Order: sequence, then structure tokens, then C-alpha cells
Amino acid sequence: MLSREEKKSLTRQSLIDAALSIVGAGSNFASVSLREVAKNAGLVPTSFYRHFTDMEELGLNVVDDLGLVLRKMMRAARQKDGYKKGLLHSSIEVYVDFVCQHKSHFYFMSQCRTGGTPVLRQAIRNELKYFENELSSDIRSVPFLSEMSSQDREMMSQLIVSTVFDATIDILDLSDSSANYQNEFIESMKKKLRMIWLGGSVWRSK
Amino acid sequence: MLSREEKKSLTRQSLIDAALSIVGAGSNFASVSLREVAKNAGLVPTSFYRHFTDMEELGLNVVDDLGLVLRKMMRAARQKDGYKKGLLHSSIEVYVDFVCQHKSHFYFMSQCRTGGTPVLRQAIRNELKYFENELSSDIRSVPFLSEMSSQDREMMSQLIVSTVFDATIDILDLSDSSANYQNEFIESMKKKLRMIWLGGSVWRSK
DNA sequence: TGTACATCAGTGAACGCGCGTTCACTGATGTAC
DNA sequence: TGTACATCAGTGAACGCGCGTTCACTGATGTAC
Repeated sequence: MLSREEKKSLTRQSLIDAALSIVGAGSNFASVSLREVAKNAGLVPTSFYRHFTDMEELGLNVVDDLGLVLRKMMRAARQKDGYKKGLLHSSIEVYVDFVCQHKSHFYFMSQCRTGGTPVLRQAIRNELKYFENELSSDIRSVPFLSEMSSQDREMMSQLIVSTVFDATIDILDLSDSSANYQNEFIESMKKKLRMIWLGGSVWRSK
Repeated sequence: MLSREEKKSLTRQSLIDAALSIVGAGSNFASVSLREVAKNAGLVPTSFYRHFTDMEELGLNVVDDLGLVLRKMMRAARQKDGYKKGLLHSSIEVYVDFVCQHKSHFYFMSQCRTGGTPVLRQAIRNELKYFENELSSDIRSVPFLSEMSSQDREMMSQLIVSTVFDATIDILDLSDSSANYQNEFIESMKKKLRMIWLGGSVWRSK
């Protein structure tokens, strides 16, 4: 038998999942109603208040959920080839994989980064910041990039992260099209990152 | 005296402006109601239908409005220094200027590119496509970039355009902060573009 | 130019519906003795 | 272990409100003769 506390946190998660599934089905989080979420989770509207004060607070918890997915992704990317030569290529592939396997989370992220309430936008920004920092410290150990100033490394990381994450909505929209078209897109992404990488390798911090 | 047709198109524009001003005030276009727009334009809700079938159709007309702003911006950017040495620097400045002077349009663009209905997303994408094409043909006339394949030039343009437009929401959120912080952001943007530019200049189409 | 009729942008009442939120409740789980 | 009471996640009725949409209307503008 589950304790009251355990049952509560299961219900809580089912509300988060309900919101994600509604967003994944094409709705904009900004126009998803509390009643819709509760109904989708198999609850009466008033139960919502036992877990969150309003949709924004639920949103912040969805961001936390997203954070877990992103950290799992970072681990997968590092494992895939340990930041050797094929770093960029394999990272892109891991990213596309994760986007396709967690569509709802990434729809939510894409939407809220630009269309959420200020609080929600900031929460998403913080998640991306985490990525930029990780990447920045990884860059330090790349031989021909190691002489960059830490500020420039940070700038380069931002550029890479924003380039990758900016492609999210395109990846999602493309996930229903032909494999050919998808591959073309991925190859173009790889070229973009290679161009940034090249730029970084001839960069002189001054 | 204005003709009936002229008056109608003025009303139509006031509906578009009303929607923009609501978005500019912090709402997400996806959750803006037809009644709210009509009220803001000084009309009774039912009048809305004399001009648009629904909010999505109004949205498409907002995109057209945005298109005009973007083309005006492109002209301003070209005029500022005719794509000479300071191209990137002055373009960024023109961009930041336009974002700050047409906040509503750019909030709308940022939101709808990732959070609009599929039709709206596609319309925004098309506007960005226009930019990418213009930039791509400009790149052809830059000496040390002219040997790139047209496909790679296109890729590089996409990278630049997405980097610039991706910064929109940050520019908007920053527009209330200190001038120092804003300048820091702009300098970072310039560095990013310079890194891409450097990458392009050592790029070898193969 | 003047008259008679057609057009149609904007009106105002009305509809049924889903919304967020309140409140008193129920009954299973947890706690004290 | 058994009993008596407290806690609290989930319920269900009810509220007032703004929503999108319908319909018949009005009265200024446009058109035909």
C-alpha cells in the first residue's frame, strides 16, 4: 500500500504529464486551462489546487521535469564519444534523438522560451545556462581552443547552444516529413556547427 | 470624406494594431481573444467578422505587417554602410534599434515562430527565409566569401539570421535594464557574428 | 442633379459553454494513547 | 493490538464572468436611372 504522501506525488506527476501531453498535442501552454489539465489527469478541477496555486507554478515544475531530460541528454552525448573528433556530429544526433523521443518537453521548451510568462522564460533560460556552462568547461580541454579567454569560451558556448536549441521547432515540425528531408536538415546543422568551430579555432582573444 | 472602402481598411488596421498592442503589453497571442481585440479597437465583438474569420487569419495579417517592418529594416541596414567592413557591427545596431522601436512586432514574431499555430509558424518562417536569401546574395559579393558554393552560402546565411533573430527575446527583456548590461549584450552579439564570419572565411566547400 | 433602391460596416441582444475560484463535504490514511 | 481523533487529498455543487458565434437590425455610402 502506498502512503498518502506517495500517492500525492503520483497525482502531482500525473498533472505535470497531463499538461505536457496537451502541449504535445499541439496546444500552446499559455492557453491551456487548469480545468483541461485536471480533466486530462482524471481529476476534478478543484483538486488542482492541492498541488499548484496556478498554471504558472505547474509550468515551473514542468521546467524541472525538462531539466531532468536535458541532463540525461548531456550524459548521453558525452558517453557517445567522449568529446573526441566526432563531437559535434554525434552531439547533433543525440539532440535530434532526444527531441523526437521527448516531443512534448521540447515543444514546451520552444514555446515557453519566447512565449511564456517572464518567470517561466527566466526558468527556461536558466536551464540553457546550465548547458552553456557545461559546454564552456568542455571547450577548455579542446587543444586548439584552450587558449581562448574564459569570456570568449562562454560566448562561443552560447552561440553553439543557441544554434542547436533554435533548431528545435524545426526538428519537431520535420519529424513527420520524409527521412531524406530530415537528413538534409541534420547535415546542414552539422555544417553550421563546423563553421562555428572553425571560427573558434582561428579566433584570437584580444 | 473617406469612402466606405477606405474606412473599412482603417478599421481593419485598427484591429491589427489592437492585437499588436495587446501582445506588446505582455500577452501571448495564442491566448488573446477576439473580443479583447475588438474592444481594444473600439468595436463591438461581432464587427471582427467583417474583417477576419478568426484570430489566426488576423495573425497572418499581423505577419504581413511585420514583413513591412523587416523590409524597412533591411533597407536601413544596407544604407547604414553599404555592406563594407563594419557590416556586422552596424547591422546588429540597426537590428537592436528596430526591435526596441517595434517591440510589439518583435514580441509577436518571437512568440509565433515557436508557439503559433502551424500555419502561423510557417508564415513567420517564410519571412525569415526572405532575409536569408537577401543575405546569401549579399555574401556572394564579399571577396573572401565569394568562392563558397551557393548551398554553403545559404547555410551560412541561415546561421547568421537565426543567431540574430534568436537574440530578439533577450533584447526585448533587456530593454528595461541598464545601458551597461545592454552594451555588454550587443558586444557579445557582435563577437558571435565575427566568429561565424571567421569560420566562413576559412571555410572550404568540398 | 435628384430620387429610389442596394450594399454592407458596424450594432446590440442573446445563446450555450468552459473558465477560475469558493466552499463545505467525505472518507481513507496517519497519529496518539 | 485496539480505539479515538486529526489530517488532508480528492469531491461536487455553485458562483459570476468572458468567451466565440448567431441573428436581425440600422443607417451611412454607393449605384442606377
